This record gives sequence, structure tokens and C-alpha cells, in this order.
Amino acid sequence: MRRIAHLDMDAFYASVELLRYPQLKGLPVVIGGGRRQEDDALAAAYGNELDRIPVDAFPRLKGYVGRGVITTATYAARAFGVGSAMGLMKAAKLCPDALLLPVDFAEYRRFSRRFKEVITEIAPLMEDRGVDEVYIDFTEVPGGQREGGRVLARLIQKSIFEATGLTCSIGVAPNKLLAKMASEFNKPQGISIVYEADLQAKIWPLPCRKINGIGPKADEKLQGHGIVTIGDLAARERPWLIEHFGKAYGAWLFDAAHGRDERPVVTESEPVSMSRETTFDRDLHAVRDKAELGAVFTRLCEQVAADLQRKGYVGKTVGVKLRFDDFMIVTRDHSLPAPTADATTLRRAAGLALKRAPLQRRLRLLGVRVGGLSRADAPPESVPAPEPATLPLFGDD
DNA sequence: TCTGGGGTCCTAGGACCC
DNA sequence: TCTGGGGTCCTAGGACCC
Repeated sequence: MRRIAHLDMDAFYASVELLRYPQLKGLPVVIGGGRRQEDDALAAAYGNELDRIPVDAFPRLKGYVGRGVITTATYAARAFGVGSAMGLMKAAKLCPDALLLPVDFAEYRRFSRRFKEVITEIAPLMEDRGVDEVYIDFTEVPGGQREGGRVLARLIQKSIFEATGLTCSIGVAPNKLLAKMASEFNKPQGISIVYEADLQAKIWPLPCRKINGIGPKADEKLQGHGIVTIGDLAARERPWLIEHFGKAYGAWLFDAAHGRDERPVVTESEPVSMSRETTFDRDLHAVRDKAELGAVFTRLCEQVAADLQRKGYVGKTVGVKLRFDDFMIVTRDHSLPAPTADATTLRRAAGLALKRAPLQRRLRLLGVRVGGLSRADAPPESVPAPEPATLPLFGDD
């Protein structure tokens, strides 16, 4: 019997910050925006003894001006109704006294690497799902089946806490789909064990949105058909779901509602694309702000090129992404004859793609993406040689 | 109070080839 | 004048996730 775990770090970014600023424990804190310099200045003012900075010296959400969003909120802040992806301006209304800390991805990545190392030393089959989440295959780990996986989950929780001071929640189930749902059951610091036989009692009463893969759009459509819980979904016939949601998605919905998921835990994967994008402080006009836009555009290309080079990839398809003041998104692609990681080549291709985009409205966001990746050290895919000077004949097959 | 940045996968039409 | 069917690549958009 397969036993799969899903591990989710508790309020990860915020918890990492609380390690540096233990004086903020228990207080409403949100991570987001970007005032790195103020933060550094604050630290310097206290001789970089971060834990000695008085609480009152930290910036508050009140009076925040800008387009930032919350990436993580402490549980104390969540009690005020603020949460991930919420605009900081809105959060400031709900909880003006919450403390605001800037994001420090480099620091979170360091802690991410450390907790994942702890896991793979105990259970080597681990799938990375971002900085703060992983799936772990318990099936073949010695003791991985004891109490449905609870014993091993406890060991992993304890080992991560000892190595990092961070807490996490773990769900163990027959597959990834159910494990992902289970890890949410007892947050924070929770462990939940789900068996196949628990489907009706533990899964079916949940709203459909709890299924990883049912988002706001699909949920709205399901509700339009009177389907609110996973149990409602499971009650529908497979052909009915296929008829209304398409062949692939309909069949997947049916399987998901019945707790069926055969996806393996994948330990390695190759990137498909790399991108950089930026939201401007104010919406920019293609003509009036041409110089500023051009400079940002070039910088984005240089950043993507640097990312590709650092990680050892080249890409064939260059794309631009525009978000207008009305939030509509437009993308344009341009494929190159040969893959590259050269900033100038990328900039030229991105420029050709951008030329084909409508530029009437003001721009809120500009992005550059490179897809069709291959390893830079891989033998170059042979570019098709020019055809010999013979006429193509019909019916060559 | 307007809503970040970095990804993956799917669909669908058209080009082009055999 | 009407008659095929794959397969793959390219492009654009969209849903979804962390």
C-alpha cells in the first residue's frame, strides 16, 4: 500500500522572520512590500543585534502606500482577516497596527534548503513543490507504514524543528491528492492520517475548492450546477462531468472526488521556462514613458539572461507579457532559429514580439519569458539544413 | 483598498510536412 | 469540384498553484 505525505511549513516566511525577531512572537506581522533599505537601516541602528530592536521601532501597516501584496501573515495577523495575496493597502485598513516586514527571498531559500535536507536524510523520495512545500513517499521508508505514517511524520517534524526552529504540518494518505488535503486539517504543527476508508467521512463534506486543481473559475461553475461539496461532486456520473467540463478535466474531477490519484512522487524535473516581470509604481504610457519602459525592458531581458546562464540553460522561445491598467493580460511570443541565453539576442527577439502587441492602454506590468529550454551543455539540436535545390514532390510518403 | 512574482499545464487554431 | 489524415511546431490565452 502506498503511503504519501504532504508537508507544508507553517506561515513559512513569517516564521523565518520571527527567528530573527523573536520579540515579535505572538504579534500580528505581515510579510510583503519592499522596504529593504529601511529595514537594513533599522538593523544597523541597533548594531545588527536584531533581537534587541524594540517592537515600537518596526514599521506598521498603517499609512502604507503602494502596490504590494501580503505574501505571508502570522496567525495573529490572520485573526484580523488579512491573508496571502491581499493588497497591503487593504490589509492596512483591517489591521493598521500589524507590523510590516519586507520579503527576503534569499533567507527563505536558505531555510528551504535546510529543511529539505533534513527530510531527504530520513526519506529520500521527496518532490519539491516550491520553497515551503514537499511531497514525500513514505511507502518504502523503514517504519513509514507504522500508524499509517504518523510515527515517521512525527520524526520529520521533530527533526526539522531541531535543525531550523521551524514548525510544519504533515498529512499522510494513500496518494498526493489526499495527502495535500490532509496536511491542512490540523494546521499549524499538525499531523493528519487519512486512509482510503475515510473518504466519505473526512473528504466528502469539504468544499470542492479544497481539491488542489479546482480554482475559483471551476468552483463557480460547479456551484452553478449545485455542486458545493466534494461529496456533491462524487455523486455526479462520470459522463455528466465529461459533458460539462470536457474530456480531460471532467474525468479528472470524477477521479479526484473519489480520492483516486496515481501520480508518483517525482524527485527530479527540468525547468520549462524562466521569466522576470515587474509591476510599475504607476501605470506607464507606451509613448510618453518610452525611455523608462525601454530601460526596464532591457533590464528584464538581462535578468532572464543571467538566470539562464547561472542555471546553465538556453531557450528558444522569447515572450513578452503586458498587463494593462484594466488588468487585462496580453502575451506575444517570438521563436528563435537556435536557443540562446544571450541578453542582446533575447532583447532583440523580445522587441520583435513586443512590436506585435497592442499599446493603446497604459501599462501596469511588463514581463519577459524564455521557454523551450534545453541545457546549455547539451549538444545543439541540429538546425535543419537548407533544402537541396530540388522541387518538393507531392506524395513523398 | 484595487489586486506581486515565478511557475506549470491545457486548449485551440493554423502552418507545414509526409 | 470535392476529396484524407496524421504529427509537430508555433502562437495566444487562460486556469491554476506556491
